[in-house]
Amino acid sequence: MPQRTHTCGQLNESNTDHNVTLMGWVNAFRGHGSGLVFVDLRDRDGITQIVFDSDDAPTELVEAGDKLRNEDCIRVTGVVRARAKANPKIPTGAIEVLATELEVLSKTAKLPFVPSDESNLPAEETRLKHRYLDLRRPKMQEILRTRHRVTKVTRDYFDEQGFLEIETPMLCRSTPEGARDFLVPSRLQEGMWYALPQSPQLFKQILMIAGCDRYLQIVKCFRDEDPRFDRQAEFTQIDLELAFVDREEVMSIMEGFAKRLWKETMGIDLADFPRMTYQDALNDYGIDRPDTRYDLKLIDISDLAAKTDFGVFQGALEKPKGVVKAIRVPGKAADFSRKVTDAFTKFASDFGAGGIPTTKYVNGDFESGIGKFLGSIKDELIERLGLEDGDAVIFGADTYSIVTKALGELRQKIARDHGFIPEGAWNFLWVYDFPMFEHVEGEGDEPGRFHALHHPFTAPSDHELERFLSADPDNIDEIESIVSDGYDMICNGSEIGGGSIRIHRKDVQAKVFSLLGLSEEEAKLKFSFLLDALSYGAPPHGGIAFGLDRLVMHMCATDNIREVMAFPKTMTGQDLMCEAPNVVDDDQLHELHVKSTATTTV
RNA sequence: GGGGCGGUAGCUCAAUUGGUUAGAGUCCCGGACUGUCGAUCCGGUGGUUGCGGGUUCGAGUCCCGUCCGCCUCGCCA
Repeated sequence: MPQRTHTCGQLNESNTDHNVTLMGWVNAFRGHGSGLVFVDLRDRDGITQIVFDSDDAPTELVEAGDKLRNEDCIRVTGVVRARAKANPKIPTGAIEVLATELEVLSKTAKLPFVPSDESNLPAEETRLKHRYLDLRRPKMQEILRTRHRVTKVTRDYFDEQGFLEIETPMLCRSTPEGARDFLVPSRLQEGMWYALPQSPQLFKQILMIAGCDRYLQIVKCFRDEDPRFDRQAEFTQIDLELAFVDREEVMSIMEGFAKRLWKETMGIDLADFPRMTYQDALNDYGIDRPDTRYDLKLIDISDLAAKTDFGVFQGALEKPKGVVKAIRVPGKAADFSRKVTDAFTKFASDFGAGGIPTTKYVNGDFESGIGKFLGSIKDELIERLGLEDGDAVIFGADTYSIVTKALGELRQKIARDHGFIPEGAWNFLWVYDFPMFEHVEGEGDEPGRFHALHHPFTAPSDHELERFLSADPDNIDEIESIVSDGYDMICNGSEIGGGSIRIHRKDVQAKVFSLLGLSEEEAKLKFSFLLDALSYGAPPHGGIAFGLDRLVMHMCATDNIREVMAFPKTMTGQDLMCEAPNVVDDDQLHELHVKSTATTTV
């Protein structure tokens, strides 16, 4: 079989009269009987028009061409010639290949869908079931290409920065903290189990202690939790760790990485990233990953609200940590009908808010909604919120955490639904100064406990170290006030990377474990290797992990994470193409010392 | 685990208040056609209305259960 001489995206007028061989798939065919047939041939690189013409070729060849159908895989040899009338829609539109030879490499069966018909795509379910057809689409090929470019730039950049790519195990020890583990039964060790890694966290820290200095890995991670549009149980991290660094150095190297990535994959120059403390993010945006492409800030008006007779405001302020906050929605007075604002209340109820009071500032007065309660604070409220005629205002009144969550989520919904998100904006920022711990109330008789906001290996901020070591575990407020040396990289309201300076002192690590409710014995049992390693000259170190899938989602502007994965799973964790997971033989289970307790089988 | 929307031909969809033989486009098959590029024109094949119950003279349509897909809350150190 002759080798192909070109791809389907390569040929142009300079190839005129050349004899070429192309291979690919039939993207479209336009037959005009046994005399003249056009076929668009597609491969990864593009589309080239093939013409079968009985004026210049044997009738049998033209007839064979007339039998071709969408997605047949073929080889064509022929002569390049200029078209009488060029097609400006495709890069190879000035030429065509006059076929002199045709081989059908593989005839297609009747298609479940036609991948070249972008305007008439089937349901995602069908696309996933026949992913090999779906991935033939140029759009999907472009996503795979972008994903490749990202990993290529990643390896180039970090190689230049002195990082080594080192693999860590996929079969690990289970650590029940954090997300649910995927478990793998051991055949050789009866009754014992491996876990798939949620992240290579401990291994990369140990690599630092092992003197590897700078580590990189593009690595699969596994978390057995329910998926979301931007979350899969199996996903890919760009995982990094550096020794002998402080927060500033890590952030600077990582910011350089993001800038390089955007430059090389999209030709975009990113400005220096602003920084925001966790507390400011929560106060102003109601979330720890603020979308700064638009304003709509949460503004505290508790002091003003206290002066009104509005029962909802008064009730909220009587609660412990009760607040009243407002968001100015510029120019939307006319859009916020009763139906729209009722939907806000319904939306906010998911986050525990009893209601979303609203009003409109029209003709110098507060109209509709709770406007009649605001007379006494009118001028102060207008000044505080910077109101202009035609603005709408939404309020949240409850405890700090409920108001923050509800208005934070509503802020994003309003931005999406009412056109506040500018096209083509890339707003990056760093969020830092996270609390190390948050206290969660116990359920029923259970005592409350602390929970690591990032993970239990995150170091306290330098200036907090002494305060942390001497902190009283029973003093909840004091513990919650200690700030860590963590940092998140945020892009357009999405966390694309998160990391921290790690603990490299055994005594500090031991105190974290004890605050998290791990006894010395438990800590030893679960993390003895880390504690051991920390006692043999551990260097100060820190790192970060980027979500590769989310990075590519942003770059390709896809609606969900499945679009940027070659073989994703559905919301129930199934691979519709392979039909995984599946039932296995009892023999297999027996060998693994496992017995199923499932009551239903498919 | 909770909530919402959806499932009708291979694919995308339609089907009045519960009413006769479940339609259309597309794909596929056959035919016509020498400059198309979403080719065009003519004809044809194709259905367990996701699955299982129930109500009814009669169910794609109403009710219950269940499976699947998407979205969402919880969850995701």
